[in-house]
Amino acid sequence: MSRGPELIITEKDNAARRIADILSGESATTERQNDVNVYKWGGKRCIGLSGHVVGVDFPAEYNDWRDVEPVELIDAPVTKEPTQEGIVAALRKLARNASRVVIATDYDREGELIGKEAYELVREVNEDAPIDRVRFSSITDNEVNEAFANPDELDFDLAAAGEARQVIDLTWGAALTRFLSLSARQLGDDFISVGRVQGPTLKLIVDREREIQAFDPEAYWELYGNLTKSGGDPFEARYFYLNDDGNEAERVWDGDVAEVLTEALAAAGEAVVDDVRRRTRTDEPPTPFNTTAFIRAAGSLGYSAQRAMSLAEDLYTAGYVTYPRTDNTVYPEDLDPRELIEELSAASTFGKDAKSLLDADREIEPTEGDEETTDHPPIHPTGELPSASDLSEDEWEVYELIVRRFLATCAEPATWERLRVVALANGEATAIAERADGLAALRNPDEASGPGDLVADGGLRLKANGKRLLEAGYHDVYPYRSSDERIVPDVAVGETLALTDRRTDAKETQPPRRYGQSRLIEEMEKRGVGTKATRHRTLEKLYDRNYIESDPPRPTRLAEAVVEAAEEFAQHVVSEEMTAQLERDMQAIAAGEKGYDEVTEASRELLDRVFDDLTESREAVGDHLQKSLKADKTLGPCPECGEDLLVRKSRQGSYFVGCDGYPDCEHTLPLPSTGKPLILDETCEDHDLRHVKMLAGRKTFVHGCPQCKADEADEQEDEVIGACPECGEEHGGELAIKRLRSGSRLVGCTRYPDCDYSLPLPRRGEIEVTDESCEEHDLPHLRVHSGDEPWELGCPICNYREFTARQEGSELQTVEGIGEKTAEKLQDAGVDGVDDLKSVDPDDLAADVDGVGADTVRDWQAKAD
DNA sequence: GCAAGGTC
Repeated sequence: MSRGPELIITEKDNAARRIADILSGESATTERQNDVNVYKWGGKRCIGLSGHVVGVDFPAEYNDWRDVEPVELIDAPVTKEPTQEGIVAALRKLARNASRVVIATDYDREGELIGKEAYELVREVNEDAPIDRVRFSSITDNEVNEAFANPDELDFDLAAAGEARQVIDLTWGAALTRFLSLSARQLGDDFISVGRVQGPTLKLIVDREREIQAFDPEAYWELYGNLTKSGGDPFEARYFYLNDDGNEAERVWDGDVAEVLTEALAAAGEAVVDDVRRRTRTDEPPTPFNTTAFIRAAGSLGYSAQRAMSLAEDLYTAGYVTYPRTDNTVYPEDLDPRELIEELSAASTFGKDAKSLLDADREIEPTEGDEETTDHPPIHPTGELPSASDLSEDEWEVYELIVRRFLATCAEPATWERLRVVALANGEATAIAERADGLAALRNPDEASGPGDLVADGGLRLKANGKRLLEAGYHDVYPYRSSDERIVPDVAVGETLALTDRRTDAKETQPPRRYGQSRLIEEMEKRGVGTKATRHRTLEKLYDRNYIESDPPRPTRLAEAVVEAAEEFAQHVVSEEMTAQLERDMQAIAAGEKGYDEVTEASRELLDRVFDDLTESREAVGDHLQKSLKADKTLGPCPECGEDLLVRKSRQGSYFVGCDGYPDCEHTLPLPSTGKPLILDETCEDHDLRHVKMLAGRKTFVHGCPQCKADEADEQEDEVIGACPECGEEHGGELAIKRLRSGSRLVGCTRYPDCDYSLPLPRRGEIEVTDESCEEHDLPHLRVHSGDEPWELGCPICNYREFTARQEGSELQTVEGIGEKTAEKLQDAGVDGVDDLKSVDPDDLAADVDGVGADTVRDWQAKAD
């Protein structure tokens, strides 16, 4: 047995560093081995993996999609190959002469599998060193020391459960993906994918769209009025009646009845208070952040799921917050909330709020959610405080959200006082309203009791609900939840209130709303589909595959066709039941009740049966998919030949409109060069072509009908405004305002294409050439009429200069850690762009810019490379 | 080039 060092293996570098710090008492040093950090102290080495460093795949002879029948993948062998060569090589080198190995990967099923992967890599080069497993749920002194003092063994059953998942996901995903792609002849970048997680997620979206399509709106009416206590402010009250079940209802479903009620309400000038109910309600503080709750909260601040996770990841790697991928909603035992709050109270922004929690002389007992897991703590600040210049604005906003969420979980509940007032609109209203009762009864001849009770003895029922915040509690530290009050004054039963501003709103029932990104992630979590680390990526994948577009996501025809095909032939892969079944099987494997072979074999048999039906219908499935693919690209009939006009992508990657009859018909139309086209439902009346919107993040705009845009450009004459600065003197070229067929406008030389001098113009608004002119460039000032107020563009050359200056500012913001304000400061200091930033002396720049240190500049320079 | 799951 070798007497070499002891090797500790963790799931990620970050964990390796912290564990090394804890076990070494901060004395560990760092070495690089194959570009991987190795922490070293005494007789010990610690290395972090990067999640899975080996992956499952089919042998190379299965690589060609056209050569291999998809069905063959079902029983094809599955191999495990290193996917992170550097880490695997470093691990082998360290393992070779290790005297003992300790696996310290995350404490969950996937961590056990990653541990087993490490185990096998170690065993390849070292047959006899003992290999232990330690488990801890948060990287703190206590937990880590305790875990290392009580090492355990690797749980091979649990790891096998994970391996079964890998193989089942691969065979189903690869076989079905290849089948669909081949049947529709979609090879290359635009293949058609399905899988255990994509499938049900896509079906969720498609099903909701089906509900929306099938929705039949129904008309209803609602009546309102304002009530006023003498000398007080008016408050809104709403008409209600009692339906057949005796429950309160506000919507009136019959137009004639609504009309009579409106008349009755109009006839009443006052209302008498009939009932006053007051109660206090406790509003519990929120529970700790797990990944899903965090994504949702960040979503309400305007961040996409993807963006929120990437910001949290940045904050985690910088050491300001804990690990952002967690299901846990219960803080671990050894988190001392008071201590953490004390650390946070040193911060300038939320420090006062943190302190306010300490001032109250009380036990701090954080809230707990329903889910308690062993892998990581809920997301919370670490207590290491960034200064504002360490973070970009987005990072800061998300950091503050995480801090305030933590503070909120340690804060007191809020208390609301609820006040409900019911008043009866009296007088002749009753007489009129009784007519409505009669009317409604006529309409419901089958029901002995009529439609319910539209009018009370004393008149029409009006109700108002007020709420007042008695104790703000956690709202003081967590401003992201509404604490708006609705004031209804104190009134007494029998009191008469003035009734004014009566109105009746005609409304329609609305179809269900599309799921937004965070809602989809919540629904996935509820159904057990995907994991905390993958759900947001699955959505991203659906966008990439052209299954969904826009936000909230809306399914394409292709997505509908894929779901339809799967529903018919492979129901399993679009149902959440596949995951549920797999989860049961994995638990059985982990418990030793079932074997890996048994479970994977049963899954292969099921997939075999799916392919029995599927293979027969290959052509029909392919046809349907191809038709849908085309429908997603179709704008309408070609004005030249009547075939379909399609949105296409040129070899250079830009989009244009071309005829499906090509090469017989060569009709084309340009599209704007910025963004990705989205075809809208709206159709051009003149050309019967659907309108196009260009998706380009914040610069998204509606292009409209591409034929109209081209026609407008053809009709408009160029307006000359001066001499061309490039070729005016030599060749007499002139600058003119031009409208391009793609819809954009520019100031360009009349000698184009011999001279390609050009300046950009805004996309929107009419452009007016004013009498004022620029002395420097001898060009007229331009004015743009868009919206309510015209705005001055000025000299087009000066304008372009300012524009590029701003561009350089925003270019600086592409460097991680530079926000809008920092970019401005840097520009003031003479840094004009990223290239400039890279060449500047860090110390000089730090001296020029407030709040920026030389190290920060070096950090930016490294990131800019 | 396919999946889903880790991590960056």
